[in-house]
Amino acid sequence: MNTKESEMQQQIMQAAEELIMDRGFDATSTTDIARKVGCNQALVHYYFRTKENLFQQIFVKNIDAVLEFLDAYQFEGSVEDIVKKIVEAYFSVLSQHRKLPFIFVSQLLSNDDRRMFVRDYIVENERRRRVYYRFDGVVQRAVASGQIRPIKTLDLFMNIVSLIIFTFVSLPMYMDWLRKDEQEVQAYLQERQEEIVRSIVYSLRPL
Amino acid sequence: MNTKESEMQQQIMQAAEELIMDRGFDATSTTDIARKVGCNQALVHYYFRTKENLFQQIFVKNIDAVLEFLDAYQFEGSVEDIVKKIVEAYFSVLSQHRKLPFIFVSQLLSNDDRRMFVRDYIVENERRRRVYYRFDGVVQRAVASGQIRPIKTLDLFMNIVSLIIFTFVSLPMYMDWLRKDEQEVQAYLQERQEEIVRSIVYSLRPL
DNA sequence: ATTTAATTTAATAGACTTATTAAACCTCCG
DNA sequence: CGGAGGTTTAATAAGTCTATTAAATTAAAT
Repeated sequence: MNTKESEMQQQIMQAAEELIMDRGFDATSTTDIARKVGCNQALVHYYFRTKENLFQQIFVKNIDAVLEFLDAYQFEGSVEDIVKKIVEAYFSVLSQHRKLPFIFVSQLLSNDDRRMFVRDYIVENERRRRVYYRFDGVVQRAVASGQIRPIKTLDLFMNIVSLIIFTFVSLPMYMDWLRKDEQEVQAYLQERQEEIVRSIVYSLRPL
Repeated sequence: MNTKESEMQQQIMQAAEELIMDRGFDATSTTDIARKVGCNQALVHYYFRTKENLFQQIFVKNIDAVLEFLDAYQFEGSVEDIVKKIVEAYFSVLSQHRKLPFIFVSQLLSNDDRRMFVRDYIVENERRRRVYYRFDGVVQRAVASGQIRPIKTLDLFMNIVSLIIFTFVSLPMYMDWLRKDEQEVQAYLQERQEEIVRSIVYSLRPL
C-alpha cells in the first residue's frame, strides 16, 4: 500500500473528474470512466472501492483548490479592490472549468449526505472558515467607517457568489439560445465580469 | 381519444411533477410515480408513452405559468418599481416551490435536446419573447432619460435572475450548514428579498 | 345483452448499474 | 529460478430502469 498514488489511480481520478464535470455524477458510470482510461471497469473499484468514495475525493480536491485560492489573498485594500479581486479570481478559474459551479451545486443539492459531508469539511473546520471571517472583518470595518453602505456580510457574499455562479451555470443557455460561438462567449464572459464588479461596487456606494 | 385529459392522466402528471420537483428527473422512476398514484407502472407509459414526453409536458406547463405571471405586469412605473415587482413576484412563487429553480436549471444543463426544446418553445416564439422586449424598452428608456446609469438590459436581467435563483438554489446549504429551522428560513427569505431589491436598485443609481 | 372501445394490470424483455470474486498477469526480491 | 504481492482482467451477481406486450377488466353504445 503505497502512500504515493499509482500512475493508474491518478489517471482514473483524472478521467472521472473530467467526465463528472462534463456530464454530472449520475450520468457518469464507472464503465465510462474505465473506457476513457482504457482499463477494466473493476479497476476503478479496486482503487476507490465505491463510486461515491471516488466522488468525494474529487470533491475535496476541488474544495481545497478553491479555498487555497481565496486564502491566498491577503484582503488588503478597499472593499472595492477586494470585490474586484475575488470576481477576477473566480472568473479566471471558472472560465477554464465552466461546468464546475453547476456540478458543485447540483451534487450538494441532490444528496443530503454529501451536503453534510461538505459541512463537516468546510463549515465545521476552523482553519477553512477563516477565509470567510477575514472577509467579514474587512466588510464590517468598511461599513463602520462609512466607506460603503450598511450591508450584512452574508448578503454581500451571497450577491457576489450568485452573480458569478449563475453566469457560468446559464452559459449553455446563452450559447445555444442566442447562438453564440466560442469567441463571442469569451467576449461575453469578459464583459459580464466587468459588469458584475460594477454592479456590486455601485450597489455598495454610501447613500 | 378525449381532448380532455382523464382523471388518471392528471393524477399521474401531478404526482410526477411533485416527485421530479422534489428529487429531480433522473432520481424519479416511472415506478415511483405509479406507486405514488397507486396505479400500475405501465399506465404511466400508456398515457405518456415515454418518461421524456411526460417531463416535457410538465416543463411546458411550468414555463407557461411563469411567462403568464410576468406578462401580467404592464411594466408601468419606474425601473425601481418594476424591479421590485419582479423580485416580489418571483419570490412569492418560488417560496412555495423552492426546488423549482434548481430542477429547471439542472434539466436544461444536463440535456442538450431539452435545451433546444425550450429554445424552440420560448426563444423562437414571438409572443413568448414579448415579455423580454417590453422589459428592454422600459430599461433603455430609463437609461436614455438618465433615470438610471447606463446598463445593458441583458446584464440587468442576468443580475436580477442570478440573485433570485441562487438564493433558492443555495437554500438547502443555508439550512443545513447554518442549522436554520423553517421559521428562520422564512425570515431569511424575506430579508434576502428586500436586500436583493436594494442591491439592484442601488446598483442602478446614476453616477 | 352483446359487442366495441378504453383503461388497467401482470409479466417480461433488454439494457444498464455498481460491486464482488477468482483467476491471470507482472514485477521484483531473495 | 521461484514465490510473493500488487495489479489487472473476465465473469458475473443482484439490482435498477424504461418500455412493450398481451391479457384482464371496466365502461359505453347499440
